[in-house]
Amino acid sequence: MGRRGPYICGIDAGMDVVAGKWKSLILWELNNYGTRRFGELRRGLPGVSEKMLVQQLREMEEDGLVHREIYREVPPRVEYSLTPDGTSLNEALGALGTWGQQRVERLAAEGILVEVSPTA
Amino acid sequence: MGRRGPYICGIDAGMDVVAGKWKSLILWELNNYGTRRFGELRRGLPGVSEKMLVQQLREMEEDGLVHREIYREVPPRVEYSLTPDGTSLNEALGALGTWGQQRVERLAAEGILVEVSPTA
DNA sequence: CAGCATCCTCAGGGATACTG
DNA sequence: CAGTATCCCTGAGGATGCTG
Repeated sequence: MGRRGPYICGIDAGMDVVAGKWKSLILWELNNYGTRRFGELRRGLPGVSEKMLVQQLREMEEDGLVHREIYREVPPRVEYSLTPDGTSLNEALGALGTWGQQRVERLAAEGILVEVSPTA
Repeated sequence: MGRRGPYICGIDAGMDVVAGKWKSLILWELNNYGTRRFGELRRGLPGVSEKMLVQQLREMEEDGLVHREIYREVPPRVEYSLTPDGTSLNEALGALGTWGQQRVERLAAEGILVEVSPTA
């Protein structure tokens, strides 16, 4: 979970909550689909391990970014979605996404960037 | 340095470059002061070790975010400043900073947040 | 299906001492 | 002053196997 302070500034506090290899991606994924099941999320995030996905989701839940809805069925179904806080955080990351996108395009044009995994 | 891809989305690419405990703070500091010497930066970032500060600055230089100007004097003087890319990245983080600031204020109001180090 | 438990690796990061 | 150079350690993150 976030360390809950002390923070040096707002960016510090914001970064604290998005840190973690998959959190910004989970935010993005949940925002795109509205609601996703655990397995869908897993397939949408190439390279996550189960453990990491559970862990990051739990932390984001503690931080009030993600809502977890459990359906007591067989087989079990659990659906994840963004809370209002999660949604606003995702919006706050929009500008960073645009910046990153432009950077990727520029680096690709210069042949510096590896767009696709070399082994793929 | 950033891993230079492959990236899943723009946010992924952006986060890649700001990751690292001190980078967003260095961005913020350099943006506020325009230009800072190594020692000033060190004092402005409570808790950084020399090693980490050098390391993060070098990576940011490689990533084209920071400019390093060396003055061959005795004693040595080195001044750091943001490149246009660094400046635009900092701007892109503005919304995240605002989000974080509001979060801090809300958590503080609820008594959840530790604003000041307990030992201080 | 959606986890939990365990074990293990490795790199991010800290502490300390030395130098041009 | 602005760094190198080392050594060390924690913990984030990965791999694998089991369960309600």
